[in-house]
Amino acid sequence: MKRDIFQAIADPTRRSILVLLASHTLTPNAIAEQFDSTRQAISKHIKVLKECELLHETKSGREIHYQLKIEKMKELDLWLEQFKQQWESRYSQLDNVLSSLQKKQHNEQ
Amino acid sequence: MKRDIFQAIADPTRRSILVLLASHTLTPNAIAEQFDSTRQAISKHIKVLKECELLHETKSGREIHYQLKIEKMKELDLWLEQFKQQWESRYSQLDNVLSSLQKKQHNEQ
DNA sequence: AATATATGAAACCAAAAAGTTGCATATATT
DNA sequence: AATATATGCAACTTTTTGGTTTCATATATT
Repeated sequence: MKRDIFQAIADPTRRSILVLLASHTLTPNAIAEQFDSTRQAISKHIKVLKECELLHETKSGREIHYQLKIEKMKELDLWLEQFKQQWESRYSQLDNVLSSLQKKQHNEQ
Repeated sequence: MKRDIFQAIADPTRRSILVLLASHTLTPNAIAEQFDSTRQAISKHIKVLKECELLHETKSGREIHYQLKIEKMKELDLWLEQFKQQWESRYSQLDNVLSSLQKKQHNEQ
């Protein structure tokens, strides 16, 4: 399976799970209680998140405590970096000028 | 269709298209040439990106020039913000201490 | 020991996604 | 005018996804 972090966050339920786990460690059941779907459905989502190495698990008897691996979330940020140049800096303004020139050019044909 | 930006970037081909368009405006054909799949397959990916408002199009005769809407990419960054606190600051270190204490506690049971 | 609880795994299903082929249309080129 | 090119749309297929139900297993509780 070619599961990656981009795949993982594509699903809204999984995004919510990540947000939940950002603040506290939770067991699968505790996570499932937060949603309408069945425990098993949530269990599958957790499995996906684990496959992507987004979760760290700590076993304690029959319970499992999941914790968000925050470092893994950094990968997303890393990917975003390549676009940030364009929105953060003056390059952005230059781009706008260039693209509106281009637009003008096209409209005039 | 409940298409959003998270869905959009889940597909590797679409991520590549976004990266391509980050540097220059391209026509559908020019984009398709960069990939192995058919023009129609790429056309569908472009459609998804358009639905998510990630692309700006400029028509010029029979050609269409697509451009990345960089502002839309910011939405991703905005979502990531809620996790950044944890990885950037000293909170992160505090969390590590807390979670290793918790781990220890569990292991000792 | 018997029962309850936390969890995962497998089998199955419906819906969605990704890709292909073929066709239609508008705009260039000759 | 005839032909070539750029593009989108529709129908169809295969694969993937998200969900459900059922069952197995390990650990608590009584």
